[in-house]
Amino acid sequence: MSKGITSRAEDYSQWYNDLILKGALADYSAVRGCMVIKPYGYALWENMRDQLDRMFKETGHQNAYFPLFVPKSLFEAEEKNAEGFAKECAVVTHYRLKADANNKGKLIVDPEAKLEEELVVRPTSEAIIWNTYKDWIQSYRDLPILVNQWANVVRWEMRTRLFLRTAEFLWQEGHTAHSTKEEAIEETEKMLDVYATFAEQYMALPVIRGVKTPSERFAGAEDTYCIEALMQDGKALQAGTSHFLGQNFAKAFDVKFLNKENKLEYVWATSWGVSTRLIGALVMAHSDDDGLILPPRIAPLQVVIVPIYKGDEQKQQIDAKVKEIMQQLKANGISVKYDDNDNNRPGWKFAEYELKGVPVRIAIGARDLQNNVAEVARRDTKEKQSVSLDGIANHIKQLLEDIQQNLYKKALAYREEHTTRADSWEEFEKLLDEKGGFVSAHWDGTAETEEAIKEKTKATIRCIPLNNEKEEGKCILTGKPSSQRVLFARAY
RNA sequence: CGGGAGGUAGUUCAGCCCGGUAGAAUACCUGGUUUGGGACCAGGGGGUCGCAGGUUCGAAUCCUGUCCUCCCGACCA
Repeated sequence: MSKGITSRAEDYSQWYNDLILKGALADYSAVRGCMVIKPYGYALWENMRDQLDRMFKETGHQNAYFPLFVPKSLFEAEEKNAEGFAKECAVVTHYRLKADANNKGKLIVDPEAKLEEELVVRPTSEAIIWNTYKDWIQSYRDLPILVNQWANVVRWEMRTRLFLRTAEFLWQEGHTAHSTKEEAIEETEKMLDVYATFAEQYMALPVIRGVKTPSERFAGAEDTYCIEALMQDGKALQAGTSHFLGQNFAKAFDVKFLNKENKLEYVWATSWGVSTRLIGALVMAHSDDDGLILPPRIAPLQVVIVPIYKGDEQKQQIDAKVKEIMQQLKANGISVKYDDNDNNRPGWKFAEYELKGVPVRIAIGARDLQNNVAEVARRDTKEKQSVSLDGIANHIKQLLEDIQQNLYKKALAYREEHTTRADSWEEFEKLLDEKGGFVSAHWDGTAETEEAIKEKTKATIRCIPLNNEKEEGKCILTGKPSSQRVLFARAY
């Protein structure tokens, strides 16, 4: 057991906080609900961001940047969207401070510097972007527009948690415009697939692809698609969303195009996003009581080398050998750090890099040099193995791949074990209380029943899985007829 | 936003009830010995006690306000 980390069994929430703070991913800040993302956490985000960015570009998207501020009149144009976010908007009302005449050295908001129109700090950018697209689009030849932006957004949350829900967070938001409904739906589904592929192949996080029920839908969308992941405490977490917006924003912002028949039509829209919340998902999906466990493909550091020596002579011999190993690893595209800091002993370093979730540790001492081997330890299973220095780079390369696959398999096995069918209300409640995870059950399709179930159990419908098997059945609560099962869970 | 707990050295915390020279462990700095799972010895530096008022001869301690954090709840496309 690691020093100072609360175990999952003792207090899951505290374990999560300990990992974020002691793993040096982030810190609390002087600003309510806002966090500082520390270099190690930001390096992780950069790796995730860079890979997603590549995938967006491979699917034909370009990056752009739109303003942080949205004039209130634009923000309120699409009514449902505005209403949905109204309760959590930060609003700029003034543009100047001045010295406080009654309190030397202090500043007050200058009452004479009131803005004619308040500016909403974007909780999302549909409004400002569709106001802009109006100017960009005239004919079908201007379509599609496939734009993404990497940005920060602000949502004034009442209760915050590091990475999972903070007042300000980093994300990407894709906003596309299309000439047909079919093309927009295709785009929505394509981007959901990009998210799912990223989560599964890079984060080693298995996800369910699905559609939200109307009450869980994005404000202003016709349909919201999502990827849902399961955390180790049996709670679900929405890891990404992709929205088919229909013509709602086109109508609100009057964005029309001339089609080939020379007739004016409203444009079809999508938007899609993932955020730094993914880091929270990553932590809760894989890590253990000794610290973080990061998938090799996005870990800021893949390999750490720790020397074990007595005296300068041994140290120099080890240094020389490590230099060779590092060159080989780097030539294979593997990130590696040699920690020969003499202030900390090997045992301290072992614990430290386990806390940080570095996938592979190589320990090398005088004894190893004699035998032409090194001790290779993998973070996910904590197994240690003596490996020949000849061709060690290939071994490590393969090991990193094994770890990546193992993390995915382990998370997938957990999800499958914790996805259960329920056919009676008693069973349904019992599963949610005692086992957790996804519960697959029939639902009569009404918002009233969905709300009643949430009221009674705190579980929500996470999604209706894509390609869901049709099956006649009776609603778990009302007994009314149902044509398919949906996935329920308590969620973050 | 409601209920509860908390904020004192970089960190974890004691001191507060009952006002009177700010403490420990750990981390840090210097020197030395060490190094295969969180080393040891010796010496040393470091805190306007979250912030702002008030009571008092005197406030970390009592009172008021305020900011931030944690837990529970409400809220959360």
